[in-house]
Amino acid sequence: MGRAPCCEKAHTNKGAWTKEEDQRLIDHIRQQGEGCWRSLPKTAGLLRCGKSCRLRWINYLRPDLKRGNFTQEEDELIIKLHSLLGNKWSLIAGRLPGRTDNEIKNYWNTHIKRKLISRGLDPQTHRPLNQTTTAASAATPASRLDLRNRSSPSSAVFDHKTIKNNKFELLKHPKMEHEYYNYNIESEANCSTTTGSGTTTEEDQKQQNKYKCSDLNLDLSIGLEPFQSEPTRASSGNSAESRLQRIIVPCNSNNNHQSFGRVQSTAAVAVAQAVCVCCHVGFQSSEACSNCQCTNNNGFYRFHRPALNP
DNA sequence: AAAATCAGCAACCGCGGTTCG
DNA sequence: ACGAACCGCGGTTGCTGATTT
Repeated sequence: MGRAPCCEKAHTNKGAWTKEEDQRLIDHIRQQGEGCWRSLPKTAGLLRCGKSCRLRWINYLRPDLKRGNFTQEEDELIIKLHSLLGNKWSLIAGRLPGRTDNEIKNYWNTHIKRKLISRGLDPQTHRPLNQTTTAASAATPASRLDLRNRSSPSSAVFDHKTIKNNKFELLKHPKMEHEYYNYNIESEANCSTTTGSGTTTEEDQKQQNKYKCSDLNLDLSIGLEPFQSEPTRASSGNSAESRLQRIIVPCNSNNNHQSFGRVQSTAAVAVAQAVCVCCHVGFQSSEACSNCQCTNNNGFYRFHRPALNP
């Protein structure tokens, strides 16, 4: 009963891929297309399991991957999407054409986490660290807050190389036992990261508000009118994903319908009514948003649907 | 110059939901 | 209807090159 196994585990290679294996995989997918990872290794003549082939293709060999450094705008987009979606890397990747979930996850763990900590923000909650050390971090295992135990405690918070290259200033927080670096983001648009001195609850609240990006409506339940009147498939749930799909679709209209995997169909349905993600989070002037046809109406960007199949 | 440490990232592992026989 | 395998995802590990001591 049941299916036959996809491959003989005993005769599959593991570890790093060789150039020959890569080429075989590329050639096979060029000829046959993606799909049916179960049978792919056999037909492509690879001694790998289908799962490994899929991973290699998606994360490394796909021709539409960018494979360059992340731009400042991508950084901020990832941060903002993470604040909305949490560790839903595939969803975040779906909104960053050319980037994979694995790549974004790695980048988050190695760069952005540290950047947020340097700004005095908790990477998981996106709230000021001094507000989350009691509640949030108590619920979050230390290993998830960072950092691999091979890292020294100092590097977990302060990367001196980064500090030198960027604009940090050494500060002493009245509530923190140790000094910390404040990341000066004068050169960065949109987000205020004043770190602070609040001591009372009310002041903490005010302080917290300073961390919120002024142009980002984090409360996605505050819908734009069209969504209330014309529910789509994507709007049926109340998950972060469905809420996001209700409002945000990727920009770069030329390849929208090809690049966004699972959410493609719902995004396509919603696209007529949605605001492009770049405009929604404040990058409407960015290069990534060059094809955008959104218009600004009293601060709300409205998406104009391009032809999906020109 | 050598050893130790760190940073980055590709690849693996395990889980949950889905599909297939 | 059932159970095994597939698929996709998030978390983790281990290798390698760079940097520091």
